[in-house]
Amino acid sequence: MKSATINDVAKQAGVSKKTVSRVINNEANVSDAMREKVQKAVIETGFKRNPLGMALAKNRSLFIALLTDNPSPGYLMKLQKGILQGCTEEHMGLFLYDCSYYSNNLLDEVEEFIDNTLVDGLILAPPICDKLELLEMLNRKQVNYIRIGPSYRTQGEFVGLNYQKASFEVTSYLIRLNHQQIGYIKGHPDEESSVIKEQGYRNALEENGIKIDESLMVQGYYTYQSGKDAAALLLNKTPRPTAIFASNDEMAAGVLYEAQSRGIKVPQELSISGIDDISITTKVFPNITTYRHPLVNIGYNAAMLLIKRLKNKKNAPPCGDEKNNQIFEGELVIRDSTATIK
Amino acid sequence: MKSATINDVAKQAGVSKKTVSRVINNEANVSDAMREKVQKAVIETGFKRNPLGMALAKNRSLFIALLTDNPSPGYLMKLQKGILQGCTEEHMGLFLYDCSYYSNNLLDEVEEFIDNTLVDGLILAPPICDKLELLEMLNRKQVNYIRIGPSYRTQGEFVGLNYQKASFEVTSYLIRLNHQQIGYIKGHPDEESSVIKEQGYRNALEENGIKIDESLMVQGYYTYQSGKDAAALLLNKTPRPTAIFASNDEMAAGVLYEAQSRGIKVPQELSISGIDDISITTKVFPNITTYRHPLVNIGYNAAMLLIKRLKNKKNAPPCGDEKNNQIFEGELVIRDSTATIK
DNA sequence: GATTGGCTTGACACCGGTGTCAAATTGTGA
DNA sequence: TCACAATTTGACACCGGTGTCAAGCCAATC
Repeated sequence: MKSATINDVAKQAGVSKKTVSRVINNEANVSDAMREKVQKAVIETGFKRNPLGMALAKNRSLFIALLTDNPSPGYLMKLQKGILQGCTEEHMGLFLYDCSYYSNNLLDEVEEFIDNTLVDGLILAPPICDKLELLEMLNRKQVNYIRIGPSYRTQGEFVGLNYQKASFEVTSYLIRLNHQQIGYIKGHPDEESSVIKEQGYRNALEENGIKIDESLMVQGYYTYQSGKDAAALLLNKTPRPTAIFASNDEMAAGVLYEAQSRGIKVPQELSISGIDDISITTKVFPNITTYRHPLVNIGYNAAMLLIKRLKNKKNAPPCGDEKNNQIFEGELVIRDSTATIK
Repeated sequence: MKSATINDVAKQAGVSKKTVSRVINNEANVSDAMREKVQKAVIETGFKRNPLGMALAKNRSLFIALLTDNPSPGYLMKLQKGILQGCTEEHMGLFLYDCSYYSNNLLDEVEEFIDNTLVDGLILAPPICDKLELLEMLNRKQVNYIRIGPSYRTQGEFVGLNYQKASFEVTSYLIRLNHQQIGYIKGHPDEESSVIKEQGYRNALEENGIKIDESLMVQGYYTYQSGKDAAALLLNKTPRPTAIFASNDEMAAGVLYEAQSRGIKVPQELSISGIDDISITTKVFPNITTYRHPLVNIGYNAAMLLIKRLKNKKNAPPCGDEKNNQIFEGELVIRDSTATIK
């Protein structure tokens, strides 16, 4: 029950293997008559190209993989969904690999993964996408990659959200609701996104003439628990901030929990907002105001960019042109966790 | 910068390719002296077997894939994590493929995916794992598979939780808290797990001498929204049930939201429990009582079972022995969404 | 000493494609 | 009509491994 090979097609059409190869690869310099004859034979035999044979001959597998470091599950699910969509559309398989930013031998692990699967393209999710040594290793191994999320400190292409605008808009919105004491929970210190988002928060305050109170800015790590802990610090302050802006939704959910466990009414006594618009924001009560992060779309575009590059350029340089960077816009999503004060 | 091939090793050791092949595959009938000599050469050259070459020669890629139909994100994340763990341990790549149970040409899509990746093993998550036509296609294509979640109606091995015990224990616990009117939200009618779980609920009521009230049993579909909708039906009843048992956590979260949006206090006025112990249960307020579903472990074991089978048996029969089924036990996890009544 | 058999090793074809280069065919201009 | 170039096609080696089978070697048996 094996499927037809290129030899079967060649026999059926009465031509050489190579000619069949030319036709199925849409190469130039094939006569129309020949092309037609071969295409007919392809259909008759039900031929499907064996990707392994091709990979071996061309020394390019065309397989790609998503490298994650287990950020917020909601974030990952959205991203993964978009990437899968792109891969399916392009008839490509997607490998998954979960690693740890802080693993001692991250590089060896990833290198082994690449050797085991022979992927020749990677999509790097944050925070792994900012790990310089990793990027260098990929360059050395000639493995193409695209990164998710804006990243200017290190080289390589990225596809991501305009974070500065995101946090600027959320902060501005809270200010429009008359909040003056807006607690802010920072992102992971190792991720470049944290710096960018913080800048947006600062800019919005400044632009509205609100003095920046550093004690209202608390370190978080993009996790639920860190959001909860940070909220505890902020809610212990007197006077208590009237709003808390967590720099991602995962932390915002933690803030909501902490507030509710203290009997603080949301949004009557405390407004809460996040960034990302992951699924949990519409599953908790009240639904959380946030900023839409088009992660599905971002994942899709990242996958497409990578795949197209692999398919077109024979030996595409591992690191792309910065002009290929794609920065997406989102928009404020107002829900029930924010309200005007007084 | 290409890595050494088997030819390089052979040259270095002064032996034939085939002998090197024998050593790296740990075949019998190789003299100790020869084995040592080759192993030395392997180390010296830094040789790593090219999986593509092997796959082509043996006509088995050893790649596996996880086929999902996008159930609850929390469920999927846990499962995926365990599977990835197993794959990494066994130095295998994991392909991901997301499909839709109700797609008109599901079979064609999956078949194309298999042809594009040449996976020779699949892990099927529910509900896709109960789709008979799919299983038949996989048998025909000689693709091995393991299913997640108990499934007795269709053939093939599975690894899963003892659902009947799970729902029996949850129901019994609610009864111990003095609840008599326990609303039940069923699982998706197309999934076998729904039947099994429902039986556990019924058994617990009967065993405790509580008459089964069919109007307390509402259809759900394992999604958040369906849980919310079902809760709305149940909470409109008079007298209102004092507890609602949703047959998965995703729906339980929906129930919690619906109750809170009506101002019903949980757990004082309504107890809520689910099954699965996915991450959302500890992110909402109050944390949801549930039954631990060892999905990480289940995923890990499923991956191991599949990989071992692929590695050992050359032409393992696509469908395994029922004796290979692995049924796991979980345990009740009591949190804050349940309380004793009156 | 010749025969038998087990164990170890290597030559060679093959898996399913692609790259190279030369041969065959067609087209062009003088 | 012929020389020459451009286009189309095929023969063959090769990518990196594995399977088959025969040959070489040695000890045990008759």
